[in-house]
Amino acid sequence: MANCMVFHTQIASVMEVLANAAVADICKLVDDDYAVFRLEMTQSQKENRALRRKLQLLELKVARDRVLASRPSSVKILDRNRGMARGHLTGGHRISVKPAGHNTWRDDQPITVDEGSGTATHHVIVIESVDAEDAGPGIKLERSEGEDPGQSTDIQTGAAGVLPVATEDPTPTPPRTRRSITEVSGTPNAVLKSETDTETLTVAHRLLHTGSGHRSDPERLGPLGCPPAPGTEYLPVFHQSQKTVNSCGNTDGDALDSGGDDDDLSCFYTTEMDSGNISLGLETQTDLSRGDWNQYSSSVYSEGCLDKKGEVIAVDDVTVKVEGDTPLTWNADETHLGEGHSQDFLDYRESETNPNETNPNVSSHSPVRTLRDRAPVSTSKGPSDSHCRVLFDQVLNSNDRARAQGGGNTGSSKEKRFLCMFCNKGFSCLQKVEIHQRVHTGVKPFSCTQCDMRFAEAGSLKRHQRVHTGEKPYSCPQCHMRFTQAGSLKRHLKVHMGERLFV
DNA sequence: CTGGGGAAGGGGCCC
DNA sequence: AGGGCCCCTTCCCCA
Repeated sequence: MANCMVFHTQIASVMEVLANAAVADICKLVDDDYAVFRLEMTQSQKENRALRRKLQLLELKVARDRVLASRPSSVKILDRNRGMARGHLTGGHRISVKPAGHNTWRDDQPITVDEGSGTATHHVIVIESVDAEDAGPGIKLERSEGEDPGQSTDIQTGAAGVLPVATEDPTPTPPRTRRSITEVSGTPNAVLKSETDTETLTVAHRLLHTGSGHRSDPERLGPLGCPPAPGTEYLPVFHQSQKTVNSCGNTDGDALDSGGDDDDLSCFYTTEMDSGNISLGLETQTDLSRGDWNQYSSSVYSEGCLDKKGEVIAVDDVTVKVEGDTPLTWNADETHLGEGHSQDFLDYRESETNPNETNPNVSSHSPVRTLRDRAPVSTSKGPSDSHCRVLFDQVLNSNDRARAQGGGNTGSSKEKRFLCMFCNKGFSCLQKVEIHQRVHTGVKPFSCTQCDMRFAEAGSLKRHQRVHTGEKPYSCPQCHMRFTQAGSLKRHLKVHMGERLFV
């Protein structure tokens, strides 16, 4: 018996030893696999970066090929007499400053600017004029990157240097003069002062950097998707500062007259490093140097986008100018868009369990909620078409009421004096323009902490996070389906109404 | 190809 | 003026 006990004890000890050994082996295998996995991940990330760089190079090459095959592009110049600047920045690779409504401009091709590594500190933009009197129809953009000549994108003008991206008005090109814009250190905003026209021009000068990568890389984001720390690829953006660009023409050509003709037809737009005029830019750099990074995270947060502020064009009778402003602080973590907001979601599941219970957090004017409050319906199966139609009409009527309260004609009550510099769309306040212009600039300052999605508006991020939280506040009263968005519910209601989405 | 849902873009209104 | 919310529209994906 005793032997049996000893035997069992020995077996137990052996089993324990074997188990420990097995665990150790498993741990070792896991560690090895993990190391291999990380190595593979690192390699994949490197490959992604390399491919991204190749893609950028290819894009640049394509753009250059276009140059060779077509006319030189023009930088769109904003001029009071010529209307508001229009243009479109796509992908953060274009700079376009254009006088809308000026037919004498040869074409409206925005210039594609590839910032390369983003370390450019010296840019020269040559503006080519259609005629002697008017501003040049096109702008050649020359760039010399003094700090990093090796990475010069060589956007030299002339037949080979200009990068035409789009042609809005590909009219034949008459002989033209040249104007140049020299950007000493790059700038998100450039104020063009045309002395020949004796008026102040404001051009949101967006020099977009492609950098060595884009923010879509998770590893480039800070923890939890926060903006990267100083010193990342965003940093070069801040080297761009606001400058005044003078149309030298006959008078102020001394600033940079190397690129112009000697006759009066030429006009030089020269950027100047004036500390008094570049409060934004200098402050930006200063703050960056101090490590006040968060303040400017917005400016550099999005792919290919330089600045977020200062593009607003306030229109008055005398001048068209860009109103610069201090950048917003865009930090997704500071938007408090987390689980704490889930309480604000409309949860009709609660309504289903207790239709009479009202949620104080629920917006009282929610059409869907109004629907449920006013017309508690049976949740039984079997859609009632007439009933659904009533519900749907209530939704629509609530919308109509909401609009009626707003005066019907949107914007009529408020003067839309803030114009988007890209599309001339008018807005009633500065903030709206800034948000809207993210459409053109691609700025998406709000990033989801749980995925790589980025949004231009906080509300979009908040809405998106329902994907992660599983919140589906909008419930169909007919079939218990729930939706994350009210629009989805509204669309779904049409199913019960028998309406076909595609007729 | 169609129906339907998920999700984002964008704009307007209200507080 | 700024922020938030609501709404419409659109794209994408899947069955």
